[in-house]
Amino acid sequence: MMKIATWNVNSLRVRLPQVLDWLGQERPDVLALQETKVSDADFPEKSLQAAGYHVLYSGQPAYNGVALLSLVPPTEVQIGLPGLDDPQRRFLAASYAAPDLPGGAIRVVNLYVPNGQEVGGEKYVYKLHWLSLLTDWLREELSPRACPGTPSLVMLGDYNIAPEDRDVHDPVAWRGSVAVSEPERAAFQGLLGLGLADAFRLFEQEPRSFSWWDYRSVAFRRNLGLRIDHILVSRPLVDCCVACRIDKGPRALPRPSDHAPVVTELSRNRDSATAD
DNA sequence: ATGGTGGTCCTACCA
Repeated sequence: MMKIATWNVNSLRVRLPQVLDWLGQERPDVLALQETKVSDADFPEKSLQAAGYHVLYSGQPAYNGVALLSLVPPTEVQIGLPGLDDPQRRFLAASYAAPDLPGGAIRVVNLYVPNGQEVGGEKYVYKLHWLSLLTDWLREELSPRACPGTPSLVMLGDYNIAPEDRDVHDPVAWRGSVAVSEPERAAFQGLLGLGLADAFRLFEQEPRSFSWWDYRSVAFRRNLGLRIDHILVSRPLVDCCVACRIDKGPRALPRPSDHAPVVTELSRNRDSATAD
């Protein structure tokens, strides 16, 4: 069984004790972090390595930043969306040995999709452009080249898109807003159209399941949130996906991130997952 | 009620 998770931590330095606690409790094989908000020189490499994890990171001061933590060493590291010369650190991909999964390896793509700020604004245009380049890149990545068959790929992170109205606490109030607008949702559907599945929706879930709650207006206590953090899996992994859940625990801690971790479990044979 | 909170870095900007 392989456990893979994503968590927008909104500053890794502030959240490091929570991340270390959570790694100890959950022991994910791979954890993708977003909004690390730390330059590479200041990345807290040693304490994460002491917890047993290999680390990859692409950061910058104050904004953005992505990292991958893993129990086994990474290979084929890709920093930044290929073809986009961008100072904003939002994309990090690596491959990991996964003897239990089709192909014997898994490609993990960690995304911090631009927020977009306001529909129609400059940052919104950048968001849609970024998603368009991501889609072009993914199309190539999923097409079988030298290796036969579709690769085992997980693309996860903070997409800053709530794909459907059921992913929004108040769809009427949010209609047309950033994270919910039709062009953003169309871009998300475009990614699914290339052969990915939203792991969370492979399973029955509680209504009003969200992964982000605004810090303001005691939104978490009132469960006024959005589901914008996603784990998408390629076709060969759909049959391996045995669970996907949002862990609201860390969001309830003092001084939390505004996002909760999302976790999936993958196993070659669904039926053997519980016996594993 | 057109606000509110939080992180970064120290003044606004971003989410």
